[in-house]
Amino acid sequence: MSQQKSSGKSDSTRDRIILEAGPIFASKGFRAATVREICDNADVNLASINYYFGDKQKLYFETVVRAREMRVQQVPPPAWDPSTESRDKLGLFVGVILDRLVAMQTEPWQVRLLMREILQPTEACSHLVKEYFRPFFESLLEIVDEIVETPLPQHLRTKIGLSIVGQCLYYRFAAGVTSLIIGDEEFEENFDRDSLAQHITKFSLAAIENFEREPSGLSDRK
Amino acid sequence: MSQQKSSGKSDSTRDRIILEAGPIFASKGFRAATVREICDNADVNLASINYYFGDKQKLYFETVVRAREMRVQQVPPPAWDPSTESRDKLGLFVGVILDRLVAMQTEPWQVRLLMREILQPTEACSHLVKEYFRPFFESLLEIVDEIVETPLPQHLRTKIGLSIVGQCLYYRFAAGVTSLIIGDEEFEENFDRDSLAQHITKFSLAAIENFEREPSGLSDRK
DNA sequence: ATTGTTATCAAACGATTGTTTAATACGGTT
DNA sequence: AACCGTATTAAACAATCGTTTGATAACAAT
Repeated sequence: MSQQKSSGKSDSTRDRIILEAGPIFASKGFRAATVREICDNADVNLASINYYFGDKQKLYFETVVRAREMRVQQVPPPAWDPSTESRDKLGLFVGVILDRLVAMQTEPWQVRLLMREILQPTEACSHLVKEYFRPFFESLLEIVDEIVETPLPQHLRTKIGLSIVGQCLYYRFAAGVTSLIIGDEEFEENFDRDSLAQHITKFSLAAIENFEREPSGLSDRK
Repeated sequence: MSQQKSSGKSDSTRDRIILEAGPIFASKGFRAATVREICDNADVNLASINYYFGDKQKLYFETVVRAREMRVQQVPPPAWDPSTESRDKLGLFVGVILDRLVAMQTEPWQVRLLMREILQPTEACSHLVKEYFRPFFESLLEIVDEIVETPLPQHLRTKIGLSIVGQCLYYRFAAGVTSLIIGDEEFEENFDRDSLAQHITKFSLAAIENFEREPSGLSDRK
């Protein structure tokens, strides 16, 4: 039951395991990923995972944490100066969502792993929410606050934020079936990162600024 | 290598396997679902799956097909008379999306299984697209056509449709993490089926009707 | 009753899984 | 050199997986 000391040494073996486990967990999921494949790719012995992490599950947790750290570093948060208009802030923010979590053409393993946690949260997800998703979403809502003149009810504020996020994340979740529905050629042609960012921003701004004019009561179903 | 004749007989055993395999595939995925668990729950012998379907994969395919059939039957398509306004049609359609594919509180196994195919399409998905997703999406676009006065460019027409669908499907994909972000109590309180249908419809209508007024060019990133 | 097809069954097979073990190699300290 | 905690290794373990097999049961047709 020996364990290396948790100091910040280089730890090339431990790091190598995480960095090789990431793409495998991301593409096959926790269960389908085998410790043998991970150890083979990392060129470490089969017993190393249990030696360094205790078991496969704890390795997965650390891999998710690392994936978030790497992804945030790969795509920095949006930056603007005080003179930037709120509407432009939204455009920049949508772009960061697309770059960080949707990652149109390239599909880094970090993104695929984070998506797995969104879709089927494990204990690693509550860590993600606290450290990343919640503050990220809150900063989006602050932009929405700037755009609307009158303060919004809490639930409406949240719903608008989720409408924006939902439009973005759809292209991560349903990219496969979307290209099947509308055809590969059109998907490659007109649904690149910049076109989508522009559309989602324009669509959302149009909705927010025209929201009060809309009658709220539509006919009920049934 | 015997196989029962493919006539439309009752086939209680074969049906029982599909109906018990559905929830298990839906909740655990193809790989994690074991034929032993399926056969145990269906009260059939371990060898029955290979006898009736050939192998586990072919059983999965038939389960996906059945899930779609059942789900369409459970939630009929939206119905309106010729006097219905286009805006109301959109509201009805959004409601059907939420009922059929999002299924807010209840999570029928048919929905979870279809979502698995959207997220990670297998060969069963191309069947789904042809038989279900494509015509369903096209009927949404026809409603959008009615709402806007001037004909839209093809790609914009598609993007608007996907903005609507994306807002809906988000609550299926990210329901777990959303309740973690905004809190369980608020999620249960303000994000029920009717509230969401109304918000998404209103948000989308506001966007569509205000779309031309929006300046199309926002500041580029970088 | 006999025959033949279909359906069900218990049992085993071969492969793969995560984990454990016990032995060995390494690297610094005394 | 002797020692010791850390790291790595090959091998085996126990469990579980999908699939196959061969025998038997059920049932209709002749």
